[in-house]
Amino acid sequence: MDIKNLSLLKDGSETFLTALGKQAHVLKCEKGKILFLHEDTAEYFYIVKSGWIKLFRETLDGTQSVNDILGKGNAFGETALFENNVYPYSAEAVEASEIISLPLKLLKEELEHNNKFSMHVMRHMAHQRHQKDMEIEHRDLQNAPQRIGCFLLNLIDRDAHGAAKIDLPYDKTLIASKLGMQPETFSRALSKLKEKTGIHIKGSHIELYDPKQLIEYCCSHCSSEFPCKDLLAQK
Amino acid sequence: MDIKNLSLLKDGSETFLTALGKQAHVLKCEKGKILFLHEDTAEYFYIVKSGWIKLFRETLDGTQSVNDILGKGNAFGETALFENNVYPYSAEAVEASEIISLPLKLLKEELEHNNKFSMHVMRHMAHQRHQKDMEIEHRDLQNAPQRIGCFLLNLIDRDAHGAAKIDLPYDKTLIASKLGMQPETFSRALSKLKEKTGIHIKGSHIELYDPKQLIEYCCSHCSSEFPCKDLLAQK
DNA sequence: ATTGGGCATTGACCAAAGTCAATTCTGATT
DNA sequence: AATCAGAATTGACTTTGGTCAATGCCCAAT
Repeated sequence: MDIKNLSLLKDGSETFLTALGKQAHVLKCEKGKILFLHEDTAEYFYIVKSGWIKLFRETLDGTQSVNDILGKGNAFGETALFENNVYPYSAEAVEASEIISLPLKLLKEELEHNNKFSMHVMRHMAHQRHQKDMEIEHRDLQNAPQRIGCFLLNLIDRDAHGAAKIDLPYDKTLIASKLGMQPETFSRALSKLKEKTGIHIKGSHIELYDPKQLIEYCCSHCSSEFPCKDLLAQK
Repeated sequence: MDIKNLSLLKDGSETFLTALGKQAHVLKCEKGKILFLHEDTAEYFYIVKSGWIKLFRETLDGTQSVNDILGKGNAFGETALFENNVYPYSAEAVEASEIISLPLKLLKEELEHNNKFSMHVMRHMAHQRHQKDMEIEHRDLQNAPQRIGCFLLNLIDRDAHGAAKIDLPYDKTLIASKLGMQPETFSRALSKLKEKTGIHIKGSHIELYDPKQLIEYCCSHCSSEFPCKDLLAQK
């Protein structure tokens, strides 16, 4: 994986990317490895090279709220730059992962001097914000089976129109937490989704012979509709 | 109200602010006035001079999800700049309001040329993103009375430590929608909050003789704790 | 091939919030 | 002061999702 091709770093100057490359370190993380904790002072931002990283926060009694689950090519911890150099969440490898660490300082300097890059980063941030807005909307308007269906739709090729095959990218328990529901609820809701939309489920492998049914069932309770062009446009 | 003092436009250059001033228009809106609709092509962004503006999206059958309710000094519609010049939500005056309209084009040009301003805007965006993250966390971890309590805490002076008096800024139904619950649930949850924390309620006027009880009740189910310094720092 | 641990499922029950309908309250207007 | 419309509350009931406990299943390590 080459740093230059990452969506976040697009429009970075050559000097910047070269400097980044020199200071990059690849961390090999085991499952369960904590990269940093919420409120930790931030010196680095990170990019997922392989594996999956869970971003989360927790209350004093240890209850967790999952912010996001990031896979290959995604960056995290970079917003600490704008938030007093403090991470706004904790980060944990939920399976064996390779993570690239990069100095925030370089990112900051590039942002301060390369306007084109800044514009790109702002586009990126606006897009992420929109995604978060949609997550809240989904919790307002969609029930558990519909949220799962929407999650599945986001895993299929947006241009393909016929049948689709999906392998769940990580544990069902994790998907549940990202969607804001309990594992038991996820399990039951997935069964209900099958009943309602005729999807085929075998373990973590799911086949959609007729995505339209799924789209009808999920997107009727959303302000957008698959393939959610409004969210796609900025990618 | 002077445009220059707005949090979003801080660090804007003199030329920029002057140009903005020249092209500013004040719209007097009646309650119910729609300023723009979700997916409309965007040419202007807006600032609330007085009144309250509801940002929302809706499904085909008309069900709404409220994104935010903005009061004096808040900007909206500006992110269309980064999202293909399309508004990501609809905007409606929920009571008689004065709204300043400003050309997105000027904002774009300033962002492209004034790095200091860009940095400020990114800080602003990161802060808003963090707020949205917290809203999701609250829905994960807090029940209805706790979310209301958290809303109330955000209305009091963060430095004051003793008793506090609050006047709800807008209708309870609207607060309910912003917190993602039904008006009936809001009503019952507020009663329960009174029972649990000893707050005094009279119509839209609320007195907290002992905010600590409220803080204990609400913030124990949150990763942050009043006065939520992590969110405050970037203001 | 066997074992063991974690993930997933299922059942029974509970709690929280939503729905629908009926009042009551409040504040603006006449 | 009387009226009226919209907001708020309350009651009765339903639905959804959470909780707790038991069991089943899959896969990696032996």
